[in-house]
Amino acid sequence: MSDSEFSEVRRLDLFAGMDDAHFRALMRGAYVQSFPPQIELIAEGEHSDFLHVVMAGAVDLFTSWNGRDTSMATVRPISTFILAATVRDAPYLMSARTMEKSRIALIPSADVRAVFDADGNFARAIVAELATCYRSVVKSQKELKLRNSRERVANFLLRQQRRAGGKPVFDMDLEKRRLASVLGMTPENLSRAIKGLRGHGVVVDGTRVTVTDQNAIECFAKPNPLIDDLAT
Amino acid sequence: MSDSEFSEVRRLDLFAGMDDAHFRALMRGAYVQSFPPQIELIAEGEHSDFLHVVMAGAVDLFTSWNGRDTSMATVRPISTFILAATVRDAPYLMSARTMEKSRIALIPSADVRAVFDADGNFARAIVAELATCYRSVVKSQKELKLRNSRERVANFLLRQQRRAGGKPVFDMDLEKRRLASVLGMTPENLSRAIKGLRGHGVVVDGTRVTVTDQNAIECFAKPNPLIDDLAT
DNA sequence: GTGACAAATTGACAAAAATCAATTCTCTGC
DNA sequence: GCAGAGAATTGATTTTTGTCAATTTGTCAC
Repeated sequence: MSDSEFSEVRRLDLFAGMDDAHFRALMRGAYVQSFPPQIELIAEGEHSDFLHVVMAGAVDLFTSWNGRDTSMATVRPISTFILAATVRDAPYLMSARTMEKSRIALIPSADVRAVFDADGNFARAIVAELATCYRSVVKSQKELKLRNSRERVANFLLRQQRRAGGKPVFDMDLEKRRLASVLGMTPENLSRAIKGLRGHGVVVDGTRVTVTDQNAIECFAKPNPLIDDLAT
Repeated sequence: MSDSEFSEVRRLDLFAGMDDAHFRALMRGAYVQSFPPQIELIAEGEHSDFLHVVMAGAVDLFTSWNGRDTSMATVRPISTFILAATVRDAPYLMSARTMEKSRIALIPSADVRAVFDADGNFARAIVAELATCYRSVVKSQKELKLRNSRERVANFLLRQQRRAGGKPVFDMDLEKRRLASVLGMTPENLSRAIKGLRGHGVVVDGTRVTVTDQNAIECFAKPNPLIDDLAT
C-alpha cells in the first residue's frame, strides 16, 4: 500500500478517530490490489474474510435469486462495503463486482473485530457507519415501495443534480442499464420513463441531463429529505 | 417499571452483557407506559428522543409519502426499535403505531449514547443489533426486487410456518391488509395470490394456513437462506 | 474512418398489479 | 342474537410494468 493510499484510508470516517497503533495493526494484515473491470470480488453466501475498501474505481453490489438479478448499490471511492457481514462474522448477502478498473484494500475481518474490541473510537465509528448504512437501505426501500417507476427516475435525477452541484445541466455517472436495475425496473421502462419526464421539465440526452424547468420537475418528483437526503 | 419487566429488559441481547451499574443508570431515566391500540407513538421526521422497547403488544413501523403509505415492519416483544436514529441522533425515518394494546419502555436517547461511550459490552451489543437490522432490511429489499407478489406470499407463508414450529397447520399472526402492505401489494392482490397458491400446496382459510403439499410449495417458493433466514 | 459489439431506444404485445365497485364475511358492542 | 363497521373477497377494468423483436446509436479497437 502506498503512503498516499495509507493516509487516504486513514482519513475515512471509519478510521479517522482511532488510535494510531490500532490503525497500524489493522493495516499490517491488509493489502491493496488492482482489479480489471467486471471481476467478481465476492459472491453472496460466501463467508466474510475481509472488509473491503474501494480506493479507486467503482464496485457494484448485486444479488440474484432464481435466475434473476438486481443491483442494490454502487460503491465509489473512498468507502467500505460489507461492514455488516464483517462485524457479524456472517455470510455476505450480496455479491460485488468491479464496474471499472478498481483498486481495493482488503482488511482481514478478524482484525477488524479484534481492534473493534480494543478501540472505543473505532467502535463508535463502526456504529455510526452501520447506522448510516441501515438508514440508507431504509430510505431506498421506502422509495421502492412508495413511488412508481417514473417518480423514482425523477427523484434519482434530482439527487444526482444535487450531488453534481445543483446546476441545471449535469451528467448521470451511471450506465443506464445499471441505473434501471438499481431503481428496480427494466432498461426499456427506464427509457420510457425518461421520455415521459420531458413533459415535466427534464431532458436526457445520452448521459447528459438538462433540467429545463426546475420547478416543474420538483413539483412532479416531490423529493423528501426522509427518502432523498443522503446524509441524515 | 415492575421487577419482572426490569429483568425482561435486562435479558435482551442488547442489554444482557452490559455492566450492572450502567444498566441501572440507563433504567433510571426510563419509564414504561401502556398504550391503547392505534396510537401513533412516533412520527417520521421527528427527532429521536427515546429508544423504544416493546414489552408487550405489537408495533407497526410504517412510512408515507405523497398520500400513500406502507408498512415496513412489525415489532413484537421483546425488542427495540429505532436504534439507528437514536445512535445517530437523527430524525426518525419511519412512524410507529401500536397495533394492539401495548406496553412500551422508553429510554432517553441521550442516556443510550452516554452509556454506549462508557460500556464496551453495550457498544458491541449495539453494533451486533445494528448489523442485524441492516441485514434484515437488505433481505427484505432483495425479496421486493427479486420476487413477484405471489412468490413473496409463498415465501412469507413458509417463513411463518417455520416460526410456528414447522407443522403443516399454523396461524398467520397478522391482519391481511397489513401483510399486503408489508409485502408491497394491495389487499385485493394478496387475496388473489393466496388463491393462486392453492395449486401449489397451500390453503388459507381466514387466518389459518394449511400446507397440503410441503414439497410443492417449497418447489414453487424456492426459499433462500440469504433472503428468508431471520437469524444470519 | 471502419467494422464489430454492446447499449439504448422504439413499437407491439403480454403479464402483473392496481383500481373501482359490489358483495360477503367476521368481528365487536350492545 | 343482532346491527353495524371494518375487513376480506370477487369480478371487471385500467394502468403499470415487463417481454420480445427490431432498429438505431454509441463506443472502441484496429
